[in-house]
Amino acid sequence: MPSSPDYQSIADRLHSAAIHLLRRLRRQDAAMDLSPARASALSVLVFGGPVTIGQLAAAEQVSTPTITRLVVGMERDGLLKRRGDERDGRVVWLEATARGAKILKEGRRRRVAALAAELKTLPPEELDLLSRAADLLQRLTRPGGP
Amino acid sequence: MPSSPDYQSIADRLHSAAIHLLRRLRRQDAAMDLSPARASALSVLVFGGPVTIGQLAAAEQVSTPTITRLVVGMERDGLLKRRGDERDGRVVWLEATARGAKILKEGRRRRVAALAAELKTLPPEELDLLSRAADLLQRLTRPGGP
DNA sequence: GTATATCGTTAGCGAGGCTAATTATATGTT
DNA sequence: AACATATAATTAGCCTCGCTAACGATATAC
Repeated sequence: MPSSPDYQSIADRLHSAAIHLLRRLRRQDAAMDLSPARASALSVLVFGGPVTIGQLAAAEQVSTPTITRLVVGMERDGLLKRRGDERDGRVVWLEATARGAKILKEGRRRRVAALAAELKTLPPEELDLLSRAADLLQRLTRPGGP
Repeated sequence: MPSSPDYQSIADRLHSAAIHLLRRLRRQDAAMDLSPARASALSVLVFGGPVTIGQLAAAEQVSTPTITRLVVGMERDGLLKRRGDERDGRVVWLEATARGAKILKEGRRRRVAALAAELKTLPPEELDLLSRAADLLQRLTRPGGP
């Protein structure tokens, strides 16, 4: 263990590992009936509760016109529904439909299953290492922090 | 430590952590003069040496027409150069230019620096944990395996 | 030498990114 | 109350990047 930890090197390897991990899991999405943009937006709705157009745009780091169009298509396809705010007539609330939530979770399940299968090749102590690293990263990247 | 490790749960948290990590780092890319598609393709060239059109398409998990068009634009902008194969007239080899490599590395540097800054809030033992997890994930997701 | 296979390109379509301008509603000022 | 300003979402129009289908051009097999 280095006396002065090499943040740069760790960051670089974490970054690279995350990229390769997701690239590998993305192959599972071919079987899924959701485009990447829709899947990502839907996950915000399913796991983050109802949000407004603006909040979804911020979460997805895209512009509001992009979200508006995405939402129009997704509503047409029964993946989410819109609801006006009672106090503020400008605001539109978005919520996943049961069908949308189901489709999203099915896609996630496929990805997670693929990763879980690879994890089975690892010895218990390495699994434990990954488990703790995952929790640590969650804390690190969640707003609010530890 | 559980007697029977919960692969599913670990996979789920790893998957989620990777998504949130990359989503967070992506904010750094606004300052970069490279689209995501170009950045990803360029990284294959810079870190993976010269490849053919078909190999790049496979690496990026997109069709060859998509790569052809990407390459046309990137060559026009001086990010890479094409070279024919000496034996096989059908094959086109791709190589990053010095300028392309520089721009890519600058973008990566920005991302990695942002992550490194966040790592500085962690105690040494957690850094060590992440370091080992990153290496482990690399082994897991690299073709050929451990 | 002709057929078949492979590699890349061309053509044309749709989804999803953007900015600028517009509409509708809230809010703040006089 | 009336007017100006701010804010939320939409519309319009453009560009990149994903795809499939069809087409050279070159290699390879018979």
